[in-house]
Amino acid sequence: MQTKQPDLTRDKILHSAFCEIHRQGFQAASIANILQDTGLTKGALYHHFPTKQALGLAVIDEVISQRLEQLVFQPVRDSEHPVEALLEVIATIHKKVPSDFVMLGCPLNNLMQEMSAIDELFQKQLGSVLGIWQKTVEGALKRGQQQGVIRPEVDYKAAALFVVSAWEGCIGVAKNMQSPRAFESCMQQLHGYVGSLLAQPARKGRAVK
Amino acid sequence: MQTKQPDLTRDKILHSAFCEIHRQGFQAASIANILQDTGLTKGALYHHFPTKQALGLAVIDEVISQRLEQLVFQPVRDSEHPVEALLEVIATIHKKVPSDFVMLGCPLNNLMQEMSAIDELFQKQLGSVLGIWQKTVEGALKRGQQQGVIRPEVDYKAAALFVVSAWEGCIGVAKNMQSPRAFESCMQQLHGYVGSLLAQPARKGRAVK
DNA sequence: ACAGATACATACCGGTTGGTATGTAATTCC
DNA sequence: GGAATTACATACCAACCGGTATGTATCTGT
Repeated sequence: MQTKQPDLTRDKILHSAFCEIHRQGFQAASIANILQDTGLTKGALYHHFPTKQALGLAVIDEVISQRLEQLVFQPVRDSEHPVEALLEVIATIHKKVPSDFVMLGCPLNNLMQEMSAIDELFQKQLGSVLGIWQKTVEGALKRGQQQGVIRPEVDYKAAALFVVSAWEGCIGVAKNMQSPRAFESCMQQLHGYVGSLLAQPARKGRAVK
Repeated sequence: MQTKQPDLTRDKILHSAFCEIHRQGFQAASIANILQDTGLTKGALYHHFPTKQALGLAVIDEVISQRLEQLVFQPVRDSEHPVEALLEVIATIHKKVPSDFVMLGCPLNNLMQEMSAIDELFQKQLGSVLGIWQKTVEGALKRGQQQGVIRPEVDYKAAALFVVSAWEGCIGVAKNMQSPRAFESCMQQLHGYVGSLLAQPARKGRAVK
């Protein structure tokens, strides 16, 4: 058995940094806290990541983007009925996510609001994840249109952008209210919006359960 | 002429703090920067505000809430046709606001994402402003229902919460994309959502221009 | 087995942070 | 007009920040 496992310690740092950043934000995230949490030292951390910024960027595309990928992007992308899959995800997301994701907010949204305006690298990195999200919804709506599920006159690009925006907005407001119920109610309205894009209006509570 | 004008210097501090917080966020906002910007010293600042937190809270309810009040709340509340007024505000907000409000984000939303989870006083203060916003939209939809403009089966409370959430979401995403155009497109979709609550669907581009 | 590289630990540093104690000039009140 | 209060300015502080230089143990390639 080895005493030094570089990949494992790297992951430990990434996960701990993710939690610290999720709780405090990036700028307020303390390297010292991460070290205390992991039991490591500065030597270890700065061996794996040259700067705090690099650590933050790594958290974005190795932790945050992966979670979104498997929680939201994949189910929608891999489905044969993408619009239904999207509605399903919107309707059930509040159950699939730990409640502190409402209390602490969406990690992606938190970082976007904090960093986009003051750090170009963060802005681009976050923007690429957001872009994937947007493209995923866009693809779902487009395919839905081809399948005749979505009304043909819908501007699917604009609608996709709005879906993602409103989604993040719902988490953000629910975070301030510290209310998972508000989040659920809000997402239900978003569900209704997507439903209003359908060619044949959904019956009440159709895809909700 | 007086050389010392306490109210005036207090306002100068508030305004400068507002800008600094808007640009950097609250935690990263530097007291030193505010002093440099105003030309004052620590003695002055800490004479008017006991702590940085108190300054931040004062900025919320003396600067941020006032701006929202006159930009959004009042026009909707004072109108005899509140739903039309709401649609008007949604459709034209991107023109009435300096473009750096898209680049830097909504001051209220920025602070909510940053502070709600880590400071209870901030959360409550921000929540009260958000609550006014919500109640304003709620009142508009309710009155619209009474006037027969909004369909009777609409859950106006849930819809109001969603409108505010999506609104903030639109600014937030546009901020990351650094794109006023995205903001405009996004708000147009929100406009469409509110339009979908109308008893008689609006003609294309009706209230848009 | 030995050399070089990797993976850490320890100790230290300059700069910045919010906050305070003290001093002083201007204003207000009686 | 003098005393008290208000409105500032100056100087200072401990704590914390991210980052680095250096040392050492472990691992790997040959």
